[in-house]
Amino acid sequence: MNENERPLNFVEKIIKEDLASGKVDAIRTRFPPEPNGYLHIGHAKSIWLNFGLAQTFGGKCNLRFDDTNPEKEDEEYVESIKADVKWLGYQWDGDVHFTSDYFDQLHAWAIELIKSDKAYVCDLNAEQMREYRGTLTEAGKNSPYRERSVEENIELFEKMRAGEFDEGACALRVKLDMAAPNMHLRDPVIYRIKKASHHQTGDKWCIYPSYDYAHGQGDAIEGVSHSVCTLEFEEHRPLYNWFIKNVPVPSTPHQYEFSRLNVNYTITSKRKLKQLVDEDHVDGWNDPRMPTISGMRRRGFTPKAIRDFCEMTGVTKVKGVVDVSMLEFAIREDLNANAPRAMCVLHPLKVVLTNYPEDKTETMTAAGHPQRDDFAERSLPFGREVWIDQDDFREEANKKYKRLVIGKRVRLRNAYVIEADEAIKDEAGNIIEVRARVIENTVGNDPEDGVKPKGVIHWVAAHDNVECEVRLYDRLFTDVAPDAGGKDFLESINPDSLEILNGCKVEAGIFANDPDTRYQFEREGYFIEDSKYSSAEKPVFNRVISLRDTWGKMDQG
RNA sequence: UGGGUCGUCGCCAAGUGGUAAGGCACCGGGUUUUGAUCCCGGCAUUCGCAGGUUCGAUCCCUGCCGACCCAGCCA
Repeated sequence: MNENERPLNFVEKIIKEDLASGKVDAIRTRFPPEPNGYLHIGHAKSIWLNFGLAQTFGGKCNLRFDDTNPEKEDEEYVESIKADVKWLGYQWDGDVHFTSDYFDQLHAWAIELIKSDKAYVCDLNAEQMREYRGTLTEAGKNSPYRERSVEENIELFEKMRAGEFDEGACALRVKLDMAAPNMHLRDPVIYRIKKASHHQTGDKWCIYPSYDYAHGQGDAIEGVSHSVCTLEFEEHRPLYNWFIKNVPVPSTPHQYEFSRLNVNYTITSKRKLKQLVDEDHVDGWNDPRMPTISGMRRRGFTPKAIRDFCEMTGVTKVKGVVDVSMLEFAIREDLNANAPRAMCVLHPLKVVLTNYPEDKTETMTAAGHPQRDDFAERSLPFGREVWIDQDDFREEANKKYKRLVIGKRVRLRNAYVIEADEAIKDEAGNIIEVRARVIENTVGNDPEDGVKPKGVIHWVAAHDNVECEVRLYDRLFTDVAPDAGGKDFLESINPDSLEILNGCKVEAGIFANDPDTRYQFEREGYFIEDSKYSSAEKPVFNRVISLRDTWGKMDQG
């Protein structure tokens, strides 16, 4: 990605103009999650946008937990969210903020609203309130409690705060317009009674501010200049602005909305993701197939790849669905450039080199990366017996097949060219071993007789390797839009989304590296040790993503 | 059917009154001790539709069509 050449997106243009016109001296953004679940790819986009905007314009970005509904929230989520933001490569300005830090201020402002006759305590229950609100096409009507006196409202609100009413008995509403075409302006509730313990404030409060009342004021208190959120909040903007104008806030933030990120073949509904976890369709929130940030992290996706993907997909108000191939491209692009190479045989087939001395071994050297010399070279033990992949041998094949065939030659990557002589089979007819010969003096050279090998295959020495488990992942859903149009997403769960391979053989040298290292197992894809199951006794690798495979797509004859 | 928002290539996405960037995907070809990477080439006579203004419109005007969001004391 070249940031210098990329055209500015609409939010960046607004900021650039605001800075140029002097409307603001500096910008401050914020990422404001409610701590009620794990973050997913959609949140990654919001994090990238908010923190990225601050970075590119030399501003600051806050992390604020929008914790106005204690019933749905938990400290567990605030911790995981902080970890996810950091992993993505961002650091918030100063301390973490909580909307609950402002409960006292918000409460005081609510009293001011009552005093200026702009808010009232309404005794309508939820059902009645719905009836009075009207519908999309019909105006609502005023609550019978709308004209209570300021004194009475002050007294009632104090009783609400003191816990003298049951949940749902009444609520504080702001006096706007029950006939407004924008439903959000029909006397929205700004404080409701919830006798629940809050993860940050404990039992101090039994009334909690609503999102609409708290969000803009929180932005204003923190000095947020550009409050970026998703499209569904567009209609809340007039309300947001009304509060900024009618409450004595210390600054004037502005809200801008962009289209949330949607990726095909996946779901991001928190409820549905939770269902996958609760019903054991996946191995927890961080299952490598999950679109959660923790899942992508365990899978081996890199923060940079995710950031690049966010940038690639742009910032607009158009509601679209991005193709997963873009995400896959971003991951391959980063890993191809930065992953050290290694060899791992997934489906081992023994090859005995009959003309190679039984007691002889030698050491081959291999580049750590074919295009980079800043990667250390590897030492690969070589001997009379090596493992190759079952897919890389056929007794006979047409010209398109560039691997080992009886009577034909192939190069063992970084080692000799060999020629196959015979396939050894068991009683059932399965090939269990291949007899082949090493062609003299072909390490680093073409065969002297001029008969070049048809291709190059990877291998691991039979006498020196580490046995491991390899987990291959495919997309979790077989349907492009698993939950579109009310479809049951459980019906399109891909039964083959996880394939576990045992007895794989990997070159031993890689275990001297950081266990977080992502490798390219040449000709197979990119892999990383699984943070949950891998151990020294039994290494387990996750395939981050396969290599681009044009061969696999063509007619192989 | 009230209000809001959106409609440029299969998918993202620039763009502007002067004759459609880029990326992904896809298709060719070259290099290659990874069927990877890399390189080169192809891929919208057309910008939701229909009129209008104009020498000229994807960009301005009018009308229409389609999609999405809103009737929580969720965020």
